[in-house]
Order: sequence, then C-alpha cells, then structure tokens
Amino acid sequence: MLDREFIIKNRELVEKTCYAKKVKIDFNNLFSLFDKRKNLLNSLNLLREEKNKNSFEVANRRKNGEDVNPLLEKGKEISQKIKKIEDGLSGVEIQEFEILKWIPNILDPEVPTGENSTFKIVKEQGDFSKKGFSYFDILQNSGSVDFKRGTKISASHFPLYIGKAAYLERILINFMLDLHTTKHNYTEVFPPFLVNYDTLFSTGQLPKLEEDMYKLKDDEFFLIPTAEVPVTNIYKDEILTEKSLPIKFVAYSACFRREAGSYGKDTKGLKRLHQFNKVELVRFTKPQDSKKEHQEMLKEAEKVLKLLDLSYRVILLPDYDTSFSSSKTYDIEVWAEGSGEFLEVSSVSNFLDFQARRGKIRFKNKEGKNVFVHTLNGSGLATPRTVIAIIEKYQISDDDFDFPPILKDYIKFGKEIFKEV
RNA sequence: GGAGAGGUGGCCGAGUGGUCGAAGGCGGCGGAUUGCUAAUCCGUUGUAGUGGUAAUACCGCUACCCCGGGUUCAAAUCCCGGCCUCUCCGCCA
Repeated sequence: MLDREFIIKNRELVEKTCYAKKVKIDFNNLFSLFDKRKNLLNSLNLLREEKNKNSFEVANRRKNGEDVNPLLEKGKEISQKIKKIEDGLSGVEIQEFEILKWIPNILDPEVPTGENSTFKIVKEQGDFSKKGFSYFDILQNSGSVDFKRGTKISASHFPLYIGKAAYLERILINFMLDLHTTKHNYTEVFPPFLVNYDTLFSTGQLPKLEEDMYKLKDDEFFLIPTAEVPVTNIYKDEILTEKSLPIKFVAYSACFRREAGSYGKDTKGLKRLHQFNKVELVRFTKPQDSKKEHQEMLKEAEKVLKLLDLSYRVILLPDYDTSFSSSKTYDIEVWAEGSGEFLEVSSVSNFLDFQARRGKIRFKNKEGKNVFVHTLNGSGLATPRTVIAIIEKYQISDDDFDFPPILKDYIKFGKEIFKEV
C-alpha cells in the first residue's frame, strides 16, 4: 500500500505506475476523498475539543455545587454533531481504502517501461541447445510421476510422484534448505500452510488475486500460494530493532494455486500445477540496504542452478509483468534441453516498504523513529520445473534418469558438502 | 468441543465513571559519581493525525488502555458482540 502523503506528492508517478501495471484507478475521485477526509477530520477535532472542555467544566462546577444542567444539554448537542461527522468520515475512509488497496507498488527506474517494452536479459549461463527426450516421455515411460492417478485422487494438475521422482523432490528440497541455511546464513522456518485474509492482504495477494487462491468453504482460510505469505507476515504489526536487521528466513512449503485464467497453457506435465513444492527466501532489511540485498538474493537463487550444473538465464521483468506489490523483479529461467525452452524457476523481488506498510512491519531506527522495513523474497527454487531440467539434462534413456553429481554427494555426505562449494 | 480466568505503554504491573496518556517497577536514553565492572543518585523516555510554521526543532489540539458497537455531559473503567491467551475436562497424531 502506498502512503496517502506519498500519493499526493507523487501523483504523476503513481498514475504512470497504474497505467503500466494495467490498473484503472479513479484518481480524481481519490483526491476529492482526500480533501473531504481532511475537512471532516479538522472539524471533528475542533468539536471533540469542545466536548472535552465541556465535560471538564461539568466536573468542575459540580464540585462547587453549581448548576450543570445547561452544560449537560450543550454536551448532548455536541456529541450528536460529533456522531454525525464521525459517520461521514468513516464513510469517506471506507471509500478511500477501497481505492487505495488496489493501487500497485511503484516501479524501480531500471524496470523496462514504455510502449514496446519487453524483459531485459541480464545474464545467460551455460549453453542452450535442444537435445534428448522430453521429461514428459521419460516420466511417463518410467512411471515415476503418475498423472492419471493424481487426477483420480484429486484433480488434474495434482501430480502423484512415485519412487525415484518422489525421492528427487525430497532430496532437492533438503538440498536447497541446507544450502541456504549453511552457505547463505538463513534461518529455517516452517510456516502454516493455511492463512487468514489479513495475512494475504499484507503481502498483496488480496484483494487482487482472490480468484487465484484456494479458499476453505467453512473457515476463513486460504491455502498459501507461496511461503512468502506466512513468512513475510511473521513480524506483522511488530516493531523490530535496527540491529536485528537484516533478518533472513528460508522456508519450504507446498504452494497451492488455482491458476485461474491460464487454461490451455501447459495443459499436461509438470510445468503448471495446482500444488507444487518451493523453497522460499525472505528478507527484512533497512530501506537503504534493500537494493544491495536484492542482488545478493538473486545470486543465492542462482547458486542452486549453478550447483546442479543447469543452464539458465536471468531476466528483468518489464513494468506490466512486475507483480502488484513488487517494485522490481528478476526471473530466473532454467533451460530445459529436452523440451528446448526456458522455464521460470524463480522470481526474486524487492517490495520496498509496500508490504511492510500493509502489514505494519517496522523497526526503530537510530533516531528512535519507527520506520517501515523493506521486504524482499525470492524462490530458491520451485521444484517442478527444476526437476524437468534435471531429468532432461541427466537422462539416461527414454525411461530413466540420473541424479546430478552434487545431489549424489549430498545424499552421501549431507550438508558438509556446502563447506566446499 | 465443554467449563472457568484474563487481555493496560518495549516488558512487568496498578487503576472500576471526571486534570488518566495512564501510579510504581524493569528496561532504554542523557547526566553525576567511578581505576575497571557492579552498585548508587538525578533527569528523561509511546504511536499516529492535525493546526501554529518553511522545518524530522518547539508549542497547541485530537485519537489510541485487544477489536467493533452501545450507555453517559464524560468510558481504560459500565453494557453487548467478536477475536485472542491461559487453566481444567473431552477428543485426537
């Protein structure tokens, strides 16, 4: 959420951002609400002052045995006026909030913008030739992911991993968690997978993405679309100390997405799922550090692919692809050599104080002021598409694949291996 | 799920209708004392909004004692609803 004052001072920038992110906001209405609110607030404060003085006077006169009846009458009148203005004010504030909550975060100046803008390739690592069988054939032939039975048990896009592929999932998750805790100094957390409305509002999934979320029918809970949601909310409504920053959490979670509106895309296989596994990095930083730490997180996510010896590229998303809450997002796309295409396996974003403001996450700075932290997160990584790239790169035949050497080492020696890499 | 108790400032804790933004203590900050540490003493110490102003300095006003309503001239204090925590019982992994 953006600050009222900020919007007033930077109207042009905010309008431009909304245009770029394809959000329609009635700014004239918003600004007239700002005015209305201010006027109501001012007269309300004056009336309240009058009320307090009157009440005080009642107590005073009563002590002296004087007649207080006229004051009681006056007090009643003032209170009625106050009630009226309060009602008007809360009406205005509700309307204002209804608009404010839809305004997306502003963009970093480096984000590609403009008519024909497109993503910018920041880095290319490895070679991008197409060869071998596709992961889908290998999995089908080996039976290590059973799409049919997954569908029978649940629905389509809920795969059932069996044997080797199930094991690969588990090893990969542990491998990534151990990498980030031992090598990159993150603290591991294991969060709830069901969260409430406020939590999703803080991180910005709600209200905009409600249709992408699984919601429980009888309880006010949503299934998390990413661990970012519960983990960023760990410090909701709290004031942190300056010296505790940066705070770095890594979390594994299953992720649940309805993927509404993406029918027809990636209709089979592991590319687009309603449930998948992901290891997520989350940081809370001081405002002046977030840019630098954003770059660090990108490197940490890349590290996973480097260790697995997979080819990939890093792209900087253009304005219209940058999510509602984000000011700047890098995607990491792994090269799937059997399929011959890039697959997004990570999204690394800087949210500045946008989420912190929605969730009231602050820290006390040296001057004793409470200021909003900056929040960042990045996938490190999502498993299904990583698995696709692994299977295609380390395939043995059209019905078998091997594990990458680093994973074999990891299975043998555990997290000790991260001392050397 | 049933029964009971309770939610007050960074923390502990007093306050049951009227100078209460809230005693006292701890912690924090500033200072005095001090060979160092500890101890002691003095002072200070919430957040947000708004007006005086150009000001993150100063002064005034308003709001906030879990949240939302209500009663009253006046609510931390009384009433109603909700949420949460704790204890006991039940159930279960």
